[in-house]
Amino acid sequence: MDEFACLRDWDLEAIVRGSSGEATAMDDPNPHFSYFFSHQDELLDSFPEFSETTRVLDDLEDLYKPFYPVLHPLSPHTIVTTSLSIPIEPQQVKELKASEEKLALQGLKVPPTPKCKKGKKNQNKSVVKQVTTAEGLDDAWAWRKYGQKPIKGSPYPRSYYRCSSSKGCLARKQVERSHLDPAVFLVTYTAEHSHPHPTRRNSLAGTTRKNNSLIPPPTTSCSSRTPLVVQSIQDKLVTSDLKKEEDFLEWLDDSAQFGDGWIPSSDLEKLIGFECQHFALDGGFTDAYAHS
DNA sequence: CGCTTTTGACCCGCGC
DNA sequence: GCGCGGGTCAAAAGCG
Repeated sequence: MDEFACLRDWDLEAIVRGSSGEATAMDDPNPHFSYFFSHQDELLDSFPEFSETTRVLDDLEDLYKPFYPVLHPLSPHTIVTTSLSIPIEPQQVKELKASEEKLALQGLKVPPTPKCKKGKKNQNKSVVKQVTTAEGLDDAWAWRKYGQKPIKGSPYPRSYYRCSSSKGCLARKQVERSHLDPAVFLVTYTAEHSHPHPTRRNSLAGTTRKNNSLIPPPTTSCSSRTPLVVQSIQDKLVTSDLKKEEDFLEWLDDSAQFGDGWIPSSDLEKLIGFECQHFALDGGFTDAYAHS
């Protein structure tokens, strides 16, 4: 089984449905969240399987920067892009190709460019929203999943949702995880709702499905679960109001996902961004338990 | 029972 | 014209 196989079948729907919708990240960005992103390089050093891919993609990232979205003013963790037609200079095309070849040499697939999206059936205006938290996937509308497809060039499948708030509503939503940055979810909205925006309370009333977890369930057969750990803790830091080690430890105790302690304490400490006095003593997160 | 997800099949646009 | 790949349909099964 390859590196990404364990992530391939994770239940995206669980995150879409499972987010609580309290939107704490919007109101009061967690300082640990900032730490996480400002120290990503160090963290990636701790997780080689992450850093290898990410570093190689850095060059390509620079080249794609002119086409990157702008931060959405409503949320520090939400990025909104619209479909724009930006002319590419010949030199940029050369550089892109060079980077793509570089990636190919290292056995990495090249991310599809926006032009790869076929304007087939839905020619309607679409809005692409990038979210870095599970909260961002929750938008008060009631969505019903009607399909899921593996996407070429991406280890993650794309899920298709339609609005179930009202019959005849044409609104559609596609959710996929960015393969460049697994912490980022790409949500594409197509068409507009033909009915008033439901209240958050109402929209959540009909979402009591089998999997309400914020975090996709770990796949025990997976060769490396570290990326899921990173994602899970990142999600927690983003969505919680944990301010100190005690709070974080309490959360860890309550989290069955980390019960088997397969993350080295040193890595976890780097990840959460504050000094930890007790991880080594706790026993659950010592290096002895580190996943090999 | 009503609503949901899952998933294989089908449809259709695009590139070669 | 053909094959590929993305988007949708619809039957089956699960859940509360």
